[in-house]
Amino acid sequence: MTVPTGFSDDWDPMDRAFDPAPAAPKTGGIAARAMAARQVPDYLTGLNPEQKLAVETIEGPVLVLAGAGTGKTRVLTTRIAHILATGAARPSEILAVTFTNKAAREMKERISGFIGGNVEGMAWLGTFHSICVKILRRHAELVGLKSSFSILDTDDQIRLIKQIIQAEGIDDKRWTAKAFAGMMDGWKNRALTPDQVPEGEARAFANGQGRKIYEEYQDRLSVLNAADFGDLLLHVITLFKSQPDLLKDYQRRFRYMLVDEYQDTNIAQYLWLRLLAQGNPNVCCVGDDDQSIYGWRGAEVDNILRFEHDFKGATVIRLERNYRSTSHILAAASHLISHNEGRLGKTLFTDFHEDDHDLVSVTSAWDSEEEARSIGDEIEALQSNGHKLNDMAILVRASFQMREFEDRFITLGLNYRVIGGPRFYERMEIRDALAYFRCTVQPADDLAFERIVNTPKRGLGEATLKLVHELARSQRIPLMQAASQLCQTEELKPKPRNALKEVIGNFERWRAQLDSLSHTELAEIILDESGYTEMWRKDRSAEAPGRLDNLKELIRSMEEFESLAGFLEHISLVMDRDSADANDAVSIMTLHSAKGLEFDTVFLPGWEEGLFPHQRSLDESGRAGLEEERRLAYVGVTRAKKRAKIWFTSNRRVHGMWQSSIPSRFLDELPPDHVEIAEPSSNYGGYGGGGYGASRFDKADPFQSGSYATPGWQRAQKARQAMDGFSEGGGRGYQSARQKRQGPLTIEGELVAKSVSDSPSDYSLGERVFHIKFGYGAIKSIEGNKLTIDFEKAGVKKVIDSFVERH
DNA sequence: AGTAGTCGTATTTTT
DNA sequence: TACGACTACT
Repeated sequence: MTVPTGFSDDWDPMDRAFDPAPAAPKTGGIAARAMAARQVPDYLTGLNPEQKLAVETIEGPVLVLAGAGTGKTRVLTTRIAHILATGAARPSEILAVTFTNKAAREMKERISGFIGGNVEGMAWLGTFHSICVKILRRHAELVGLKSSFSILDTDDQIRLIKQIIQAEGIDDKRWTAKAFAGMMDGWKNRALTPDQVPEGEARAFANGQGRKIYEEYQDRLSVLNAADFGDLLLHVITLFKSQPDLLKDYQRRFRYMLVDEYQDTNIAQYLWLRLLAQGNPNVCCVGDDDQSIYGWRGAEVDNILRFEHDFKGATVIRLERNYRSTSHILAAASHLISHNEGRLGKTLFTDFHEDDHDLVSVTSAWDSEEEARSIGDEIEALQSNGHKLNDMAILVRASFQMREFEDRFITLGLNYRVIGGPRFYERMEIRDALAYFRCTVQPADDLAFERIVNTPKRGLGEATLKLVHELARSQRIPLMQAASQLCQTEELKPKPRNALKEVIGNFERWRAQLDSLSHTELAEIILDESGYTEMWRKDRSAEAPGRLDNLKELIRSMEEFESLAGFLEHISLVMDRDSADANDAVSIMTLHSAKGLEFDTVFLPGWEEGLFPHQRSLDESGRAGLEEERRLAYVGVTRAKKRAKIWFTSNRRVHGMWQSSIPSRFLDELPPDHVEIAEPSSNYGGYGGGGYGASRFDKADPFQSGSYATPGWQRAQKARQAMDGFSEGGGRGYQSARQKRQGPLTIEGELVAKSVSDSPSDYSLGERVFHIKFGYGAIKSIEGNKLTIDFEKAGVKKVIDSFVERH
């Protein structure tokens, strides 16, 4: 194999080691077996005609529209097996992209079933982000990073933005870092670099400072040698666009490309794919426009709707045979989703018809407590009929709904598990520990450094950190380095200085041990010597023991990695904790996290206007929002294999206030023939607003009149008008905020300008200078940027030049 | 430096 | 209502 230009010889060492040579298949290999058989290879048996077509059409662009439960993953994995078996490509020449690590993992497992465990050869099977990191590590310099760059999580990101907003003298209450992060996320999802952000949008933040903040943020990232999640894709796109030769190499390399959940791709991901697909057209995208539920985080349903247009000569294959649900469930789901416009259109069908299949049920409850009680009752009833709790799930629209169920199930002693709660890596102690590791591996990781300098408490308060920050800023060096310089002088009081010295010394020592000790040993040493474990051991709070356990768990989970750096990379990309619970338990989760799963019985509570469809979705995105909510409903219903049970309440507590609620419009969009109105299990349901009327669910349904005469819509319009008025007059508020901070900022600006131009120190011996703390003095000696000064009042001190002014 | 009290806000979530 | 974040006080 020829090594493509631009790649060093470390380019995929896996190639030779793991790829079966296509020309001479090994005995027992799948290709060999397939060839020997000279008939339909066994991996193709059991596929329906459409699935088979989707597997075998490997040349040219293919769009597989795979409805819920139509064997999507099977097609995807079999297709890969087919490409390998026919010798069309080697494992390392296939690019297979998923959205979640879970999906990637599942795919790997299933493929290993086909190709006998050698999935390691599938070097390019992974999430968009992990594949981008892989590419980026190789060519980091070309986008201004070092290959050791670290990946920021949302928390770091927000902290960084906040610093920038504050440094700009912008009111960080009015313009929150979180809001900006969301905005910037939107830009990155659309692959917009700071200069490409549309003027109007850039102006929408902090009265025209949006672009500037974005620019500064990116500058800071490159100084920090870090990238956020959006950058991973964005940098690779920049790379591909600016390095045609490099792009060609990748185009040549990826002979077959597969994308899972195509309806969830954003514009950046689409562009990324397009660049690669320019080289060869063997792109296969699998998805379902009806299951697009991530529009709010940048997914473009348009990508899938436009596929045929974007990839000329595309074959479109529809998978409509459903292997999951009963005909009633499918009919209900299909009828519901048919109310959406702008679909590619699929009609699911099944051969699964039996007389005793349950209809989709709709039940009313007085309030959420009764809802939880009656669902609990049903679960217990099913359980006593021999149904497993594992086969049941409660899917809610918003996570606050979960609590009511948890409360009820605790009272009943019913086992449950909540899917998608706070994740392992998000816990404070894990993040702290990781920050220690990050600082060891990457001394320039300022955000990590900041996080733990004073954790556990070392008496390094605001004042000390401010000095470190000032120095780091003026010299454009990492905090760690600034701190180290500061320690060599007498800028700091002895106590903080010694504390700081110790921290830095620790990190230096640990760094030196990186190669000599195993990374797990070192990790333990770090947590011990830093006093971090000690801190939790002394902590008498209820959570402390659990936190120590988590830390142990963290160390244990490091074992399967080769190095600390490798582990950190994994952790920043792979954020899921897969705690496979062996116990029988009902799952409680949001509709969003239910996508891709299936259960015999699915409970769908909270089908009320305002909650589902969610008011905010309607307010913010109007029609498109409503359609996405409807798709969410579709996803919910299609998770059910045998029983789908919908609930709505007449009263619900919203922000602590009781509000009467109206049944969801989605209920009226279900086909009456497949739905039964079930009696609530307890006897005081149906009182008040819960009665059934003309629209089967509610007589006084204002939503039936005009589609957007809804209260929410009107509220949305008012809000928008208010916004418009505000942003026009908002300039004044901004001005005053800016003026207020002008003073200190200018001083800072002078300081920065001075120290940069003066570096290395151009003070001369004997010069008279002023220090803000020590007063006037004369320079006695100079080493680099460190000055020894004889102060008139404070005596002889060693200080850094940027802290003094000429006098 | 730690705590109490106040204020504001309040979907969906992966990487 | 309820929680988290930030302030101000001790």
